[in-house]
Amino acid sequence: MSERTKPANGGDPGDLEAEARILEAARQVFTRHGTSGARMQQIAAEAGVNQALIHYYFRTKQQLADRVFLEAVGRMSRGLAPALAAERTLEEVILRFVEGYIDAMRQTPFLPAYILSETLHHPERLEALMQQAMHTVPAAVGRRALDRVSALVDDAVARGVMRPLTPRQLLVSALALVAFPFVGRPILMPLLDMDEEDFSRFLDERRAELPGFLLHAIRP
Amino acid sequence: MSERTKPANGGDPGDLEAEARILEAARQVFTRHGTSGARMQQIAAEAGVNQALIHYYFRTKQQLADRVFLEAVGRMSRGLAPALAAERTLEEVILRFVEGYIDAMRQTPFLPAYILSETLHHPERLEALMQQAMHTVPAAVGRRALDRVSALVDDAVARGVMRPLTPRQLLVSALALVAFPFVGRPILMPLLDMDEEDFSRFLDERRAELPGFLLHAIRP
DNA sequence: GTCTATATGTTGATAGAC
DNA sequence: GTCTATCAACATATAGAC
Repeated sequence: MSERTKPANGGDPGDLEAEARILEAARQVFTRHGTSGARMQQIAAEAGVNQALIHYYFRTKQQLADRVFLEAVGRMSRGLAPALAAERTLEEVILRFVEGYIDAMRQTPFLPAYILSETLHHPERLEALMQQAMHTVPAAVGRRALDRVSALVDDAVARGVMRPLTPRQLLVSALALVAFPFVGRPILMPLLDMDEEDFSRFLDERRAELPGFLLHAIRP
Repeated sequence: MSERTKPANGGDPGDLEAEARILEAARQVFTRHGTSGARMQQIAAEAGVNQALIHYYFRTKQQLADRVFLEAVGRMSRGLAPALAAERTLEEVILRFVEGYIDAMRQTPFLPAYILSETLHHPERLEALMQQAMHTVPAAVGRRALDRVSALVDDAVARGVMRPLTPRQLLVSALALVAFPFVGRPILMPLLDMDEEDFSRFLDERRAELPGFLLHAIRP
C-alpha cells in the first residue's frame, strides 16, 4: 500500500496522532507566549515528542506559527460572521452577534488577545492574509461587514427605531463591547480581582445585559 | 566635582543624552516587537549607540523592558484616572473619560496594544506591579475605580437619569468603547481600510459620538 | 561614558541511526 | 515516523582599551 503510514504512536500521552498533538501544543504555546516568545522545545515537550519531529511535520517554526495564526483568524471570523450573514433586522443581528461571539470565544478565551498581539508585532501577516484570503477566511468581515451594517442602519433609521449613527462607529462599538472582555482579559482579571469562575459569571452577566445596552444606545 | 559626569555626546543624532536616547529607542522597539521580539542591537542602532552602552545604563534587557513597561502602565493610568478622580456626576465623568482618554492615547497609539500584549505574555509582571505599586501607579484604577463607579451609578439611578446597570459591566463597557479602537488598531486599520489620516478622523468622529452613545445606553 | 572585541548561552534546524 | 546527537547562527552580556 502506498498510503501514508499511520503513526505507531511510539510515545506519550493522548491518543491523537503526533501531528495533531504538535499542532495542539503549538496553539497553546504560541497563544500564550507569542511567535517570538514561543520555544520549539516547549511545544515538543507539551506534545510529547522531540523537536526534530516538529520540523519533520512543519518544516520551520515560521510555518508552524503561520499555520496557527491562520487557523486562529479563521476561528475568530467564524465567531463574528454568522450574525452579520443572516438576513435580519438590526435588533436581531445585535442579539445574535453578542450571544454568538461570547459563546464562541468562551471556548478559547486567549484567542482574541493572541490575534491582536500577533497583529501588532507582525502586521505584514494580516495584510498578506487580507489580500490573498478574501475568500479563504469568511472575510465577510471588513468592508463587506461595513456595507452590511450600513444597510441595517438605514433600515432601522427608516423604521424609526434608531437615530442616525455613523455605521463605522457602530460596528467598532459593537465589536468593542463584545471583544474587549476577551482582548483585555489578562488585564481585567487581576484588575477586577476575578478568578476563572468570576470571569465566567461576568460573561454570563454581560451576555444578558449587552444587547439591551446596545439597543438603548442606538434608539432615537 | 563629584557630580555625575555629563555625556560628551560623542555620537549621533538628537541632542538628548545617551541614556534618554536609549530609553526612547527602547520604547519604540519594545512597543512594536514586544519584549521577546525586541533586539538589543536594534535599540542600540535607533539610539545611535552600541549595545555595550545599553548594558552600562540598564544592566540587562529584562531590566530595560521592565522599565519601559512600568512607564507605559503609568502613562496609561494617567490617561484613565483623572476622569474618575474628580468629584462629578456620572454624565460629566463620562464626557471627561472619553475625551481625556482619546486625547491622551492619540499621542502614543500603540501603547494600549503593547500593554495588553505584554500582559498576555508575561502576566506575572502585572501581578507584581499590582501588589507593590498600589500607590506608585495612580492605581485608582482597579477596585477603587469600581467603588467610584458604583457610587456614581447609585447617584445617577437615584436622580432618575439612569436605569440600574451592573457597575462592573458599565466600567468594562466604557473602557471597551474608548480603548478598543487603540487596542485593536493594528487590526482595525487594515480591516476598515484606513490610513493614518483616516484613523485620526475616525477618532475625532468617535470622540464626538461616544459620550452620547454611552448616555443613551444607560438612561432609563 | 563610549567604544571594539569577545565570551557565553540559547535556539532553530539538520544529519543520520533505528 | 520517531529518535539522539550535533551544527550553525544569533543574541545577550562582559572585558577591557580609550
